[in-house]
Amino acid sequence: MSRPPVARENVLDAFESILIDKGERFATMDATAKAAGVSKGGLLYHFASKQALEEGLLARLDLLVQEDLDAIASAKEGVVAYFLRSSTTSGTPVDRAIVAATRLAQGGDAAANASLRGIREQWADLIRPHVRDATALDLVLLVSDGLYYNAALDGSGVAGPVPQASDLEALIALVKVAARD
Amino acid sequence: MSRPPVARENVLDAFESILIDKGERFATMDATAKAAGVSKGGLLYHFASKQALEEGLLARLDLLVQEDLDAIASAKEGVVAYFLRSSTTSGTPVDRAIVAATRLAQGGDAAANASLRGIREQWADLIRPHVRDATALDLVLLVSDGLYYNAALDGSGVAGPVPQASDLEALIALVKVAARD
DNA sequence: GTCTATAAAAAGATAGAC
DNA sequence: GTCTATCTTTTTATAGAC
Repeated sequence: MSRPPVARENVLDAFESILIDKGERFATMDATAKAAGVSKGGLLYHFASKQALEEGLLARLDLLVQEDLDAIASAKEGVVAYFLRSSTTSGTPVDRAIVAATRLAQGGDAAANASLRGIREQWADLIRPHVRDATALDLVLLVSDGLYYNAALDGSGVAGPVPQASDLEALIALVKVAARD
Repeated sequence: MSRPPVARENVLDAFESILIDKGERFATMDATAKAAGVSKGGLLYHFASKQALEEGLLARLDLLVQEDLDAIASAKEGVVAYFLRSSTTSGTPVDRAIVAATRLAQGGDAAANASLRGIREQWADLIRPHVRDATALDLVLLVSDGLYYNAALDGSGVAGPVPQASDLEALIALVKVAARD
């Protein structure tokens, strides 16, 4: 922990970017090394196998999510609003990590799947006290899932059909009314 | 069209099943041929390349979606309710095809991505007249996206965190109230 | 239409120099 | 820590018999 080598982080960044921009099939060791500006041997010094590389991504995801949970919990505008808004800001490190993990999970990576399931549970625990009942919680989480689903489909390409700016505010307002006591 | 060979359909079924059950990485030509009970050569007679196999899946998806759109449009219980309910029934042919296409899209298949985007637009056009405004439409579509996202994460394995049975009915009721005129 | 055998390419991983 | 070179395995695709 403490201070991970720069090159190691660069490799993770490159791996994550390829996953987001091109998809799981294109996120090979070769392509990752090239994008990170190192040789395959250089990459393998930091991550001894493809699985180690995937685990590295998931470990970093976990760190980012823990920070994000704190930010959600202490949001002045309210937990639900902040949570939904952060589900569409698809440029933050944590959002990128989630989309990358989603792509790994769809490829068949069981660990990525478990990570995403765990994150969703943590979100649920955080939001539950702020909504009326279990149905309202389902609503909030499913809208967030939907936002991430679209982010994952669009990669970092052209903007998808997901609401932005004022439309997003209107959506958040609607969900808040429907979900809150 | 008219009457596609049985073996061809078997191959598509096998390919789809592997995508759903194990993920895109495991859906190789070899694994597909084995699961379909044919040799690799036999498979290649029907689909001359991996891309042709993927296109075959997407072509079938398109057929199933057209049928599904008719069913949604004529649903007695209402378009929104039927649409949401059918977004969780993850066992119908059309739902399986959507989840399989989602996995291809996440792998980096541009055609699968375009198909899913087109389907979402068709859903939007169908539902738009039945909801209050653009925000309500966003809400309905995002909840559906969320349901599919969870279906795609869970594959056909153990039941995920998505509401079922009476919880689902409550959710549908909540969305209807929030979305309708 | 389906098979076996085989080629060709891509991906993951090892060895050892620097 | 990073590199090049090489090996192994996997995956896609071809050729041709039946």
